[in-house]
Amino acid sequence: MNSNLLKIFIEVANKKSVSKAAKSINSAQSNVTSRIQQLEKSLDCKLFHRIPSGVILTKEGEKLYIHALEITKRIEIATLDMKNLLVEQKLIVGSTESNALIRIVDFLVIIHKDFPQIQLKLITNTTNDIKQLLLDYKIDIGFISGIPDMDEFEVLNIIDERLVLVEPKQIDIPDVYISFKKGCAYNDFSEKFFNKDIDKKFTKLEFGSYETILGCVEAGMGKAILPFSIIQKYNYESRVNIVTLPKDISYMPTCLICRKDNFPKISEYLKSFNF
Amino acid sequence: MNSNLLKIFIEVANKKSVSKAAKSINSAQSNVTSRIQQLEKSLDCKLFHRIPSGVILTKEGEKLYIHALEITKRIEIATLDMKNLLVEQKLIVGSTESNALIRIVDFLVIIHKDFPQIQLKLITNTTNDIKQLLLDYKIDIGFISGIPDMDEFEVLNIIDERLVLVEPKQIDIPDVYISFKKGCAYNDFSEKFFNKDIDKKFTKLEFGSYETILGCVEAGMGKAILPFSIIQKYNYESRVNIVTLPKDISYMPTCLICRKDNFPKISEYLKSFNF
DNA sequence: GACATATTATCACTTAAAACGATACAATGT
DNA sequence: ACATTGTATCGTTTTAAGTGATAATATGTC
Repeated sequence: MNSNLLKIFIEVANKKSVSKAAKSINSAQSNVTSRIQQLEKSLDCKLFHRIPSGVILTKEGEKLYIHALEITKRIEIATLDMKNLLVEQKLIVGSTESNALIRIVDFLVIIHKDFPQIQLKLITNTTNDIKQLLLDYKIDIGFISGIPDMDEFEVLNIIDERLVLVEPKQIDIPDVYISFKKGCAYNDFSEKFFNKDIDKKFTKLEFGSYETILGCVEAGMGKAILPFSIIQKYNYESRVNIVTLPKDISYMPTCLICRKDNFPKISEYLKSFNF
Repeated sequence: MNSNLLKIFIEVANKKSVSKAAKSINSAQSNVTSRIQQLEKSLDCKLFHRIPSGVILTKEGEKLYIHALEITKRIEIATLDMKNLLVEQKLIVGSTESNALIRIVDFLVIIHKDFPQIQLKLITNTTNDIKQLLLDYKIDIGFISGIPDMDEFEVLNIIDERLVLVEPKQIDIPDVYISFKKGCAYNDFSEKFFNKDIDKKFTKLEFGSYETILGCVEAGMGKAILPFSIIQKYNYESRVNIVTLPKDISYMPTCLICRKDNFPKISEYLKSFNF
């Protein structure tokens, strides 16, 4: 086992596809297949289940994935450290409110541990405003909801996230939906979702915090659409009814992005960050 | 930079010699030279000072060495973990008293952190007895003073250590030397050292703890020969006079060894342990 | 059911990297 | 002066990584 093989392995695991990974690292598909087989042989275990639409990590693959991220991360840190690229750097991070609530603290703590030299700053805002701040070079990296549409951005990391419909446990549910303040990507989604039936008219309520929304749903005020991790975060899994939505409409990943012409020095590190 | 290069780099740094490292990893000297040059070029810095007797790490080399040990260690842990070699393992560690005092706690703590599955046991004894316990398969690995002479042993790690002569700060020093209890490698050395002059007859005192010995030297009872790290450990550097001895006689490394036919599963990990 | 389009696996082949062996050159100790 | 021990260099060999075409298989679409 060596770190080059691990890098390829990580890319395949991230893309859930040998051919997509091959493209992304500018290599032939056959070569990536060979490297994965080499890794599997040397570790004497299967790392991926092969399915028609690609590959998915086995239980043992998941185990290696954790190790592999840690190892490649440290190689990246070492390289940057040796090239003295870590001194006196500033990193301004933008984030949506929901992401800030769920995982920004862990993220910042680990970055600070790995790069004590880097000065960190955090700005929270809506997805659209985060994008604008990136375009204006006001922030270096940003967490947004959904895949970015503009060509100026590069996706450094994707965090899978599923939206679910949250309902009170009672039987009579009023025709009310509750959503986060305007500009939030989940708000746009809720609006479309609840207005798709012309027959039924929903009343809309807006609140400024996810915990309030969940509390109101529990109290029977109405329904809401939220990322599943928010419900986990506030321990509402057993206090409300959770309705899973079709995969094609509910998949709303959080992306860590930057401008293509303004890569942070630790971009490779961010690519291998394990959220 | 990749982990294969780092492994070669570590071996060169440890052996302080390109040719010795090449031998130890069964490679041609020219190849090791090339790999080091490759690493230096890719990081854009000199990693070693070339001196006639070998090489020594530059300041930047020292920096990389820390990173490199961490990275190779984690690759080793990952490999063992993937091969499921870590479950339910016992590791019985033997150590000299002096080593136990100085560095065994840190050693055991880090091992436990990296391998929480492994059950650890510690036995302290003299160098000769540690060797015998290894031969009898009573312990798995052992810290001993000096390079082992027998062919049954494999050296996993060497910790450089220098013996120094410790004297009271007063002017009239009695012809007395103080040493640790019998069987200790430093005791044997002290005996030879203080009896090399036939004219002068030294009185010998034996104590059971290094701190007592240092206290007695400070109080002016006599001289002693001890490893420098013990003096550092107990903060006696400014309380006694320290006389450095010729390199050829004072070099007394601590070796971490095991039986060649009883390698612990984490032997590769131990080889890259940074004491 | 036929067909286009995904996917991974396998093959012979090419290219690039690593390793080798001989040799040069410098310093040190006898 | 000379053997010894060290690293660096150079041309060659060997090994590993990567390529490109093709096969095999599943999944939708017409």
